[in-house]
Amino acid sequence: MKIGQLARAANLNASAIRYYEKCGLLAAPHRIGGQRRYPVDAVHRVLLIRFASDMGFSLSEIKLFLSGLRDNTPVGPRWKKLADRKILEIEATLERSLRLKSLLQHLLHCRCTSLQVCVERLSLSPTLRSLARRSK
Amino acid sequence: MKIGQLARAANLNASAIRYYEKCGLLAAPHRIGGQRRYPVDAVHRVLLIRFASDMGFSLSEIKLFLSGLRDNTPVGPRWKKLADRKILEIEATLERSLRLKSLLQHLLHCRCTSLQVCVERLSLSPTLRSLARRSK
DNA sequence: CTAAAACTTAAACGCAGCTTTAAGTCAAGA
DNA sequence: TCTTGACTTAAAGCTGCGTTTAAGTTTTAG
Repeated sequence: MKIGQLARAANLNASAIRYYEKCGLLAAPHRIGGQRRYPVDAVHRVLLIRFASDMGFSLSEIKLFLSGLRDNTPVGPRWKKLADRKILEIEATLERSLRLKSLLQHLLHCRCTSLQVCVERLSLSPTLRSLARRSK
Repeated sequence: MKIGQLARAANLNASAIRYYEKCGLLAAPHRIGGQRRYPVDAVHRVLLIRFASDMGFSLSEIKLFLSGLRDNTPVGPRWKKLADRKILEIEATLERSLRLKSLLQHLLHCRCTSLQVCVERLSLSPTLRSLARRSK
């Protein structure tokens, strides 16, 4: 299987596959005439990488996830630490999104006509102050 | 008020303030001896920019938000269109985060020991397929 | 055999939102 | 007056995740 076929099968760009290889997510396949030839199950691996990426994991996290995938322990326990951390991150995102949504809905009813008044009201809002404190 | 004081007051880097000016978020202030001098209410404006940025708006969105802030219409209605769109975005984020969380929790109980088995199970999961279809 | 499609590489580019650097100018205290 | 710290600029650098480009090689269809 050449890189272009793999790319079409996984619905991404061939250059992305080379990039994954460079990042250590994919092993360098054997070559014929300098061109990469992949085994059929490379599709699975690439799809798994895409899944994880779509799930919000960085490529270096995915590299950790995939490392040692062939040893005999089940996948779940090995992923536990990373997955637990990610779940916490997601919960933080959830909480933040909820706050921002209610904040925006609140702002939609704002009747301020000047910057000062608006900001003063913002500054007095406990919700906003707690959001402000979260800023980097 | 010099740029350093403004920066400390708004708890960010002076270079960020110059960057905001370059992006059109802050008007160029008058200068003394080549140095920027800001009116006191510049702090409010910078804080408002930080708020909006922390809320997940891009600088170009914020520019739109702030444009015409001095005319006589209330702030709320002017922001309505952008805010409505942002709320939709946030809701999409919320939905996605919830899906990913339950997906991860599911994966934590995965007992697969090989990549093929794991991916095959993933591929059979309706949840995962719907997630996959969302990928760019 | 030839033309076109697919492959190869390294390196540059793109995004956003800044930060850092380099080299120089200005301001304020002792 | 001198020193130090704060300011000025333009341009480069950073992060992550690729995409694009340029120039060249290999494979494949006709």
